[in-house]
Amino acid sequence: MANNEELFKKIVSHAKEYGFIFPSSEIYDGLAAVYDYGQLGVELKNNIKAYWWKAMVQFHENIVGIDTAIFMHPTIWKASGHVDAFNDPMIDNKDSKKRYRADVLVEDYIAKIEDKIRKEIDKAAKRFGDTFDEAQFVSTNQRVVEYKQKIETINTRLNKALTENDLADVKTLIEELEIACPISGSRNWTEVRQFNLMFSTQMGSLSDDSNQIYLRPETAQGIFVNFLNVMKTGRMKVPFGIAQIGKAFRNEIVARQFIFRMREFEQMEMQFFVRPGEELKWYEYWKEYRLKWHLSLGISSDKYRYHPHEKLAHYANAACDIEFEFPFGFKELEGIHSRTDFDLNAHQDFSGKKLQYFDPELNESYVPYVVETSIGLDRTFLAILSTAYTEEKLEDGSERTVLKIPPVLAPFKVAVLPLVKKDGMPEKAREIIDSLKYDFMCQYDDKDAIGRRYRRQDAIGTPYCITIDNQTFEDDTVTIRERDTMKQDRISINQIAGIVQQRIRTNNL
RNA sequence: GCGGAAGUAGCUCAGUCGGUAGAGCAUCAGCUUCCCAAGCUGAGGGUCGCGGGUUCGAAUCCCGUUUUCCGCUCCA
Repeated sequence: MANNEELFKKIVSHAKEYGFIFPSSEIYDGLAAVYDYGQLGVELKNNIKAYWWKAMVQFHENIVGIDTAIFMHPTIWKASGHVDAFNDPMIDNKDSKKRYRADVLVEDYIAKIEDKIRKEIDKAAKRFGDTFDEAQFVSTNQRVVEYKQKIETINTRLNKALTENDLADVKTLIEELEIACPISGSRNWTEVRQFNLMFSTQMGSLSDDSNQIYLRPETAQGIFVNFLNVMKTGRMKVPFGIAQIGKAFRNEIVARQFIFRMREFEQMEMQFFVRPGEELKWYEYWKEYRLKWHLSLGISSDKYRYHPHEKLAHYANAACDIEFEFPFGFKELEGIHSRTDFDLNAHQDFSGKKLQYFDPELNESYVPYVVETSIGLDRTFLAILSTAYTEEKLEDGSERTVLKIPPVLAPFKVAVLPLVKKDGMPEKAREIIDSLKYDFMCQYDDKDAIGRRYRRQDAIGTPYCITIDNQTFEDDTVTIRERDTMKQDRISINQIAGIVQQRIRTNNL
């Protein structure tokens, strides 16, 4: 593991050094767990997106893509369950290091007072026997009345603080009531924090609360709320899918491990709408197909494994992850979920619109079931980068660092290099680049010795180097050098495009 | 969020007792070079993470803060 930590650090350095990934806002000290993609990173990322899109949309005639807004109607997040599931004020005890819901701590305190009232009543009941009038006792006994008042004061204050989102006052309340941690017994508390995974902001005038909107915590809902639009305008017939690539935002308490867990991240999702009852069949289909997609990139299959979910989320009736072995261990890369009709049903209820499909074969309408594939784009990026990073010792004793990125994803496909910077070679190289640049990202380099230039291309993962030499002017041939094997072939100039095209295509899907 | 460690050039790091900041690699310009980095000459690049304090003087000592890493915690 120490070795892997070392390796991971090297990968992070390499990513920065060659312009794949920079810390966000770096000249202002950075922003925690936010990263920017640099000039090479954006190429790799775009290529991953294109490769996914091709496999999902272009290769499936019953899958179409959309691109929905990040801002959505706030009620969508009530329907999806995101608002209710994550809206708790949390507080930590610094001594026991236990986390509590702040409002529950206060409610427990109130419960204790209620216990005391109960005891007073029981005592009195014993004393007065049959003649005891509980209602009268409660309203007249001074101690009980004080307890009751106290409870009411606390409740009013707590509710006011929670409604107004005044977390500081919740903390003050806990301090004033001298509530201690049940485990450590200490009153050494952190500040109260809202444990809400959704970022929110205001839209339009700020005159009332209803203008609060959220940055989407997942892209899936944008697909569900466009289900009808796409089905009708695209003349889609069940089973069919809708795909989307886009940013999502989650206010994670702990965001760490480079780009593995970020607060702003990008997802590639596909929601597949099927007949009720057929969802598990399709779940199996997509589970298999998605793993096949990963393997088509040529990365060793023992880097991947399925991880079935033991505990299913409220919306799912089957779920598993495809995990990838990152330098810090096997972690989730993609999720495949059978989401039943939970989402469409919820949106049907909240919106009042019928979200149903009329199935001509069955001659009936139903709310389709959904099978989701949801992959983290940034995580895929990290998986590719960390697997590609290789340090090699060559036969002559020298070393090279090479990014063995699958050629189809490499930022640059071809580097064109004049063997020396004279005799018309640079001009010839430019000429070749001009003929290739419509189809491939190309790079020109004439600085330093040829060997050093090959190493530079290795370091950024360029799969092919084309070199112009004297013979080029005699017979219109060049050498093509392959990144991973370092082997060279001599080919004619008009073959370059065809050969590169053929070699960067993967035919496994 | 808690605890620990760290932050000096694009990268990896050195910097002694507190005395105005260095190396290697990288980058740029030029030379050399017909095939796998570490040849030659020259150049650019640092508010020593940020703020405050102590001091005649702070990269160096003290306090705060921020970022990153490690462990714990959390993660529909």
